[in-house]
Amino acid sequence: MAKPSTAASRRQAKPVEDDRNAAVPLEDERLDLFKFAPFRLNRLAAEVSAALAIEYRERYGLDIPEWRVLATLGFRREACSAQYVAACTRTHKSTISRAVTSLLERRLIERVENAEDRREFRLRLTRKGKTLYEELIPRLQQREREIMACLSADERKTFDRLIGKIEESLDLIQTSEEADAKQAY
Amino acid sequence: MAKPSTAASRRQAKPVEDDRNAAVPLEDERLDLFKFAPFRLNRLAAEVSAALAIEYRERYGLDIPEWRVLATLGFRREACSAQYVAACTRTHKSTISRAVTSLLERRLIERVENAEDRREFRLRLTRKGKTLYEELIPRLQQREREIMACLSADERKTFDRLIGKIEESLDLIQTSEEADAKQAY
DNA sequence: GCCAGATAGTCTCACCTGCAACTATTCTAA
DNA sequence: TTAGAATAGTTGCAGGTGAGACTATCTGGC
Repeated sequence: MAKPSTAASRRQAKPVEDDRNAAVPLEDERLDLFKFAPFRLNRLAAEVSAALAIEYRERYGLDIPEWRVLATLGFRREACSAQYVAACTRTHKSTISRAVTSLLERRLIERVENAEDRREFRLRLTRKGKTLYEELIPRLQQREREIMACLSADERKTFDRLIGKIEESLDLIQTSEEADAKQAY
Repeated sequence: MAKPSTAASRRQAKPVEDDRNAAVPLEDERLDLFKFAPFRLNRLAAEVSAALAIEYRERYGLDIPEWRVLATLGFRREACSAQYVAACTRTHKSTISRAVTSLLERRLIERVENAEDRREFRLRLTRKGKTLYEELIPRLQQREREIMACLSADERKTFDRLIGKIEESLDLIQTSEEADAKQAY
């Protein structure tokens, strides 16, 4: 593996071409991706997702949208609309629609017409879906615990709080209750 | 908007069908997506990405892989291989390959043959690419600051530290130096 | 009651991305 | 030296996903 020069020559190149570009605060208006929060968040989320996907994909043949539908229906024990699921999980309605179709075919969920509004359907887990849900949840929680085990209890709490603050400032917080208010069900 | 019952009836349904399933710690083996770290991380990352994408997509017609290539080349002022960029950014090599092709066409980067290993090419920013990079970076940093402004300086530090710990435990930490060691350049 | 605009859900289209095959080149070990 | 394994980079293919059109239905104002 030829490795003629890396750290050694890192400072060597004075960027001569940039001198005329006086508008730019010259040199070191640079950005280290590894210290850039958006990049780190993306990478971290992807990695964590991949760790969990082993559970629901490998084991149960679910993809992320399908899992999100199940998770939403499993948590709220009442039937709710596809629209509600989409709003809750911040997933595009066409994606949810496809996930719903697939879960219906696998008889993991069922849907009933809503007599009050015949545009929409109420979705809920079937017995089979509930069984799967209740089997899957502890596994995922276990994974989550493993991933977060590197933090102390205090740190986990702090982490949750900080994430919460960022979510809030991004107007990302949409609890079930708020979604209720907006989307009914 | 009819909202007949939500929180009120949430506790109503005793899941009678599940009683036979004695293996499962009955009732409330449920999971609130909104409190589930993997889901929150995913959602947060997506939201933050979307906020930044406005800068590099709308303004400069770059997509994420293209931006990652630019960011990597801009940070390390030396030329490096596509493979190196892929490893650094944890992006699939075919994705990087396409981004490189597109950036070459736009003359934002250029590539030179590596006489020592003619399988690979060294990539670096062109003058035009540098100008774009130096224009873009402050904008993105500004966005990052805006997003993180909801945290105090101390909180930001803590947040970084905690993210770092999780990354580390996921074996996600790959600093430029480590990538150097592994991938040369 | 009726029409315009909103809404739920489906579907098509275009795009993006990962996988895996492929080429060219380099490395390793006999 | 040379065959086989490994590596850099490209490309075809298939699957997933968002945008937006479309249908059916509902709502609100006149």
